[in-house]
Amino acid sequence: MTLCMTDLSHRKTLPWLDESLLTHLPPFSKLEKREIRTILDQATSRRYDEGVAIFDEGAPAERFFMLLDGYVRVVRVTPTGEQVTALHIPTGQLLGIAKAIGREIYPATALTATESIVLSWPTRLWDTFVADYDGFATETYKTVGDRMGEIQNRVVEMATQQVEQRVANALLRLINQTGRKVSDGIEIDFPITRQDLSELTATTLHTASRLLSAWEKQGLVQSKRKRIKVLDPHALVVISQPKSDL
Amino acid sequence: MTLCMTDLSHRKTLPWLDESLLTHLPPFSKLEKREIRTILDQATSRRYDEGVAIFDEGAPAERFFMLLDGYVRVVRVTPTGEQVTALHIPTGQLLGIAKAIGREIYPATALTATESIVLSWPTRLWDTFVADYDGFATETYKTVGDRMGEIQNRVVEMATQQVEQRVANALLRLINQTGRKVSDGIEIDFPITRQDLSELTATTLHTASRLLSAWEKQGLVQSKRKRIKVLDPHALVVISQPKSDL
DNA sequence: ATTTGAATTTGCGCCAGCGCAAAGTTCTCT
DNA sequence: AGAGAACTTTGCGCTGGCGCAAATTCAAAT
Repeated sequence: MTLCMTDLSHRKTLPWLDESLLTHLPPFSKLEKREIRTILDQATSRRYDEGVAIFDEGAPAERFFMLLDGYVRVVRVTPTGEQVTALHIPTGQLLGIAKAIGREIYPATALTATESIVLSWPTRLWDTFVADYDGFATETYKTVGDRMGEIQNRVVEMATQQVEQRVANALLRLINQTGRKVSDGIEIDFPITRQDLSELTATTLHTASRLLSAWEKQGLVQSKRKRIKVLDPHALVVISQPKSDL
Repeated sequence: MTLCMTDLSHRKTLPWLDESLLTHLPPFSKLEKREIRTILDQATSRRYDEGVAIFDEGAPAERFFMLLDGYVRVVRVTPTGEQVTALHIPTGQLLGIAKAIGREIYPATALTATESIVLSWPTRLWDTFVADYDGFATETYKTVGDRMGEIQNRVVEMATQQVEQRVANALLRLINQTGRKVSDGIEIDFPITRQDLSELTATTLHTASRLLSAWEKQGLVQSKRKRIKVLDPHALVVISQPKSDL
């Protein structure tokens, strides 16, 4: 999860951003080294602590971002203060790309799930990027499409599945997207509380906790505070399936 | 709801598509008459009966569409056969624009909610449209953004609100987007069954029916088979609000 | 006019999962 | 080391709304 760190963490703008930071990330992968240099020279780099907002829902979309390291949760807050997690963004993806969907303000809040390193550019450069850089637009719209698909899946899930299945699905998605193989299973690569999991699956902290406890007793998962490790993904897949019989 | 009809309905390709069909629709509104002529000359026009599929989830996205008249429901079907309605598309919007989100296949099924008139173009023209026509890309991405926002709102609603509130919200959204003022209220401008309403709000046909019956007794709505008329929108707004007290 | 099928209404019982409450555990900070 | 905060677990009762079933109404088709 750590990519090129050391003493970068304490400065707001990092003078020596290496081209290799971006060359392997889809929106930039088709570009010349020279172009990437230009892009990096215009970028601001910044480190965020765990659990802080990169941008807030409703704020003017003055910048757009590339997550170089860490994980981000995109959440929406209801008038009554409840949080709903829309999606998770893994390392290497763009975020805050309101401009890509014709918005002037951010449609949701981005919270770091871990300590994170983020590049950003002023939104006025967006059109330049789209016009000048081969593949940038295409890849960006693909990202938008993927996220839209993911959210739509959430709608379908929430409309048709039981809580137990939704939580199982959420865990499977998390280990697929951000899982880290360890000796005896796959661990979700960032701190996640029962509360977080419940906000992701439209249930309560309590129900999520009960489910995890039950699964732990059955040996499917293993979890500490803020950490969840899946030991038996297949069993979870079975649970996540709507029960045909009975 | 009817815009320029008469004898168009029985032919597959309509020879005399007038430029005025498109001039007032956002994606084309910035264009010269000459450009619109070109666009129309490449288009295929077609009429669809009520309740038929314009395209199917998972099929190759060979064409993209402009809904000239009618209403379309975008639905997804689960492995177990349940339908979930993702959104409604009103007259004057593009649909099937998989290309705009980097997809090669349609991510959902489009069903006509009424008899509809639809223009379509082969997907290979998409890049041409984006490149050549001023404002087309911008407006399209705005549409994508709006739809994404709508779906996200659905997630938040489903995660935080009671069935009663969700159904009230769905009705309010429907009369806002596709309502037709009548003498004593606002009527939803296309046939919609209790089943449809339940698929839109993630509940059952039965619960939706009960709610409508109750509201009808209170004089808030009035409904016949497949038709719903809202008499007292404000009362619905009150219901749609999370109850703060108690 | 009759049939047929789709759409709707309504009653009844039940249970998944929420709300509340309280206690236990693990981290962090001083 | 101790205090406090954050996170987690677990028990218990209750209820919103689903599942099932049956009756009714409405519309289109022959």
